[in-house]
Amino acid sequence: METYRHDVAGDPVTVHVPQTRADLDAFRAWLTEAERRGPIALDTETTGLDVYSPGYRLRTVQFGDAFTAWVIPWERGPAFQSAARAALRRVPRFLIHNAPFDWAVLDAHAGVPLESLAPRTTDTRLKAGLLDPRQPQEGGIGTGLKPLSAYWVDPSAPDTQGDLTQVFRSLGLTKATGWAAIPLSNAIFALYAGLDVIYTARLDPVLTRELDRLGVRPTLVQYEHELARICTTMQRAGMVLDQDYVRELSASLTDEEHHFADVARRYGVENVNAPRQIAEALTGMGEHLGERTASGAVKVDKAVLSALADLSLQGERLHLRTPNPLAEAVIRSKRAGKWRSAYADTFLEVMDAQGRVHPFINSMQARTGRMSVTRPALQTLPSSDQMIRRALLADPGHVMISVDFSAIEMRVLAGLAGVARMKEGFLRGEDIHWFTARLVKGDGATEKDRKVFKGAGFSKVYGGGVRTAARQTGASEEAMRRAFAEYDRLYPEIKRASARWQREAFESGMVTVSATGRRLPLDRDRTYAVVNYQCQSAARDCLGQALLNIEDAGLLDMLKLPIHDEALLSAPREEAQDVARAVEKAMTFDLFGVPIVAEAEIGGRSWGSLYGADY
DNA sequence: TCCCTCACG
DNA sequence: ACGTACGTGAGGGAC
Repeated sequence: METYRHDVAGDPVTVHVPQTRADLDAFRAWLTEAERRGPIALDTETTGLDVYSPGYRLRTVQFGDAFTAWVIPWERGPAFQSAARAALRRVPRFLIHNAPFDWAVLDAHAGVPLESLAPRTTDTRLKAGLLDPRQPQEGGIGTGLKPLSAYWVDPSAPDTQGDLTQVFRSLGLTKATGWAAIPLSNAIFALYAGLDVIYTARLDPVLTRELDRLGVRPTLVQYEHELARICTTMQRAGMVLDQDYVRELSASLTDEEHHFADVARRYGVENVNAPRQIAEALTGMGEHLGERTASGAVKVDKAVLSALADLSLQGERLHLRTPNPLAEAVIRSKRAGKWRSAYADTFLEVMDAQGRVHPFINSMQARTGRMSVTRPALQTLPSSDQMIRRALLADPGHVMISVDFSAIEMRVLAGLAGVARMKEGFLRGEDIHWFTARLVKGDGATEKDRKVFKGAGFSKVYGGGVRTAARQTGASEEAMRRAFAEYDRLYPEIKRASARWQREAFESGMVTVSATGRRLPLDRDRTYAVVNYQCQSAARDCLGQALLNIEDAGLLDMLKLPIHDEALLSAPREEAQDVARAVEKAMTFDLFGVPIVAEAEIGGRSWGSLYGADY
């Protein structure tokens, strides 16, 4: 047995690394005692983060309580694996920090299904996020094990991940190669692997106590665990990549990038991604660049360049001036380069041996609880045309179905703020912006009026002002000022709710509590954001409820992605109509007297087919 | 690591 | 006192 000793919050703790069969017997004996006393903390060390990439390996599985950790060297062979697997299958309660990662690892590489592990798991990261969802950059503790341990357990908790980077360097390894190559016998690696479970074990009771103290309901904690499981199920299924298409796409984008970079070079711009060079060259061509960035640099973003190129933001010719050829070349080269590297090449890089991509879905990422998707960031693929989304396919024999909530944030606002006349509009099944426009302008209301009141409505949801709303809609500031006044007259409850939410936040440590009991910290200098936080968060929980309803309808296996106000599914072609109707039903419910409704669109095999012609 | 830019809801 | 568009992930340059 290799044994390491350490001090955690003044207590001596022990980390064991079994080497022999007798050592494994000692582990089993400890586990039998420990699982009787309470939940067992669990963690894994692996070769990296891309769980589904070819060659990925599980290296160790760690079990522990507040005083003792066992680092089981999975990769050392069958005896170690069966001891770990038996423990994984038997222990009634596990504590995991960031459970979706370990669920995915153990499901894919240890033969312990997500369906078995998830119901036995408490995720300390989810609990910490419900206490305070802010990242360190936003003034929060963050949801990493290290900062949480340092805050709640022991201020001298080591940065186990960061310190290991140093160890990797001393061994001639890097952050990228270290996790796969470091010997299991490395003392710091083994000690830190063990300490992580000890910290997790100590974190959980503190977080439970704090959640209880602040009145966060256990049902909310449970709900988040269900959503995390559903999102990990989607990640495991992944999406089929059209590899031939992506390879051709990557090549053609490379051509476009280079062609327009050559054009830019003729005007003296060596690098189209260097704003300073572009500003200099354009100024040299006699262009006047008036706009500045926040830090005072000359602004040369797409809006500035498009105007010079005589193009709208959508790329249509405006016929307002002589197009500046450099501006157009920069726009096109940059766009092609970004689409290639961020999308096409990333798809190929992260796909598994079967040609599927498995995006990581963080079920509770944003301050408002909104979900995020990374590697690849499938929530932010270009939607202006189907070029990128065309690369992702429904399962074999399936078609893509997208089901969107209709005007979810406006409905949520009407419900949360109790906006009587707005509720009335929704109950009548009307388009809310037409409804508003007609309340003000009567039957003579025009498309333009609708646009102005839509802008006013968005401003309410985002906490925006007259000037921004005018800029966004293209209306004059005077017209927008009148629209705001009409809005406040028709729907006075919104201002009242905003004032109430801000007052309540001031009285409770700058935290506004959402309709589902979620704690949403407000920034002291922008309390107006409270309306947005309430709306965005409640809308997120509508999507969360929809995902639970979709699972209850037996359609979890068809789910592909959550996209804020949309569920994306892949369904057998001949069942598509039935599935679409069932998902619409799962996304239809009442929220404080406001009907929440959704509309399905059935596409073809590719996701892109929902954004243009079918393929 | 920060800043700028740009993709989405 | 007044007014403030919200939330993300990612690439690439400059330091």
